Amino acid sequence: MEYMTKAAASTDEPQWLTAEEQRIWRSYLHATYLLEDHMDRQLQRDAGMPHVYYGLLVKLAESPQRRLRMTELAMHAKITRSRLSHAVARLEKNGWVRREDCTWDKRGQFAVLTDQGMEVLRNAAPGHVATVRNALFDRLTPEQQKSLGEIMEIIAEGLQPDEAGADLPWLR
Amino acid sequence: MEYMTKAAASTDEPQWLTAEEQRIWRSYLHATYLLEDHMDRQLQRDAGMPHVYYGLLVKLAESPQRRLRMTELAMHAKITRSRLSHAVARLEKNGWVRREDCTWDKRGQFAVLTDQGMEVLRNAAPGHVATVRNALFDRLTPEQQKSLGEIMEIIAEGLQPDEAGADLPWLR
DNA sequence: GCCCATTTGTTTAATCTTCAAGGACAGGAC
DNA sequence: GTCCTGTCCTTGAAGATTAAACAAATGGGC
Repeated sequence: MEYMTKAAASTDEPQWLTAEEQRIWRSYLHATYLLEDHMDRQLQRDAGMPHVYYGLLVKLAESPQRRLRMTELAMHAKITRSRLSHAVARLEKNGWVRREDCTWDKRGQFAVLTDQGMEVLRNAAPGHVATVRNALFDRLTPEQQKSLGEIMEIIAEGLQPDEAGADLPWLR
Repeated sequence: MEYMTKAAASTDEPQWLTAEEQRIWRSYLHATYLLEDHMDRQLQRDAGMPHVYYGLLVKLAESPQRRLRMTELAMHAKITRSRLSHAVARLEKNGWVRREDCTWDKRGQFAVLTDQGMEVLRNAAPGHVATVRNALFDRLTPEQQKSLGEIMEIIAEGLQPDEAGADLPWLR
């Protein structure tokens, strides 16, 4: 099977990927998979949590009072509230995050980074940064770094929040 | 907390990320997350399986006799044998893949793409390609596409198979 | 006050991934 | 042949993610 390529496009055939596009796409899949895996393993080993969970602690650490409403945290981290609920349950069990009721909205909950969580973050951060450097920035020229940033912003822009119009091409 | 940035590096501080590097890294995380999520949803909706499983079917479809030894398939798809075992079990239950014993190595198993699996692939491919186009190639200039390919190859190269020397910088 | 749609966050079950362990066979040393 | 080590693949349990359903509270319209 030719997967996504096509020698010549005939009438209303899907627009397959060229050989070059396919090469790029596979490189993309391969690299992003390896890198995410690499980060996950590093953090699992050095901090005892997956990359996404680490990201949650970072968001909390950057917030005033080291606290954020669940929904806000979910939005910042771009994950669903459901996933966040599970994640915070786990982080709470580890003593790295604490929940607090919201005074003025009785439905609300704050996720609060504990001192212990802060400590874990402090210990893990250097290794994490070093890993990012090693795997990414040290290998790219300044131009490539710049280009990577631009490209990633374009991609993200096209897939934004609710993907409104993503499959409504006439609205684009 | 400043996460990964640092105004000025003092003695043997970890080499934090500059504001610009941090911006790029976050764009990368955001974009790759959104895109993978986007592909997963598209395939789950249109083909009833996650992106990784789809990739397995593709690898099989591209192989002679539409079959591959488990270990080979795992290596091609860059996943662990364990993960592959579970995945094939699921695909087998769906009737898209069949297992066959290896004649000359009684430990061995082939994963074989069934006609039904081939059919699923055939039906899903156009939508999948269109999604990739929409989300990625249609938004990038030819130069950006080229650059993306180069960058991704560099990243993958640095994280190759066993990552030998990944945290042994003196061997690099 | 009373409704009702919406928001907030959790819960359940199903699915997927990872990790550690293990069974079966292969291939070479002896 | 026996023993040993390594390879091939599976298994089971624990962790993580998703989707759908849900209770509680809010906030507006009336």
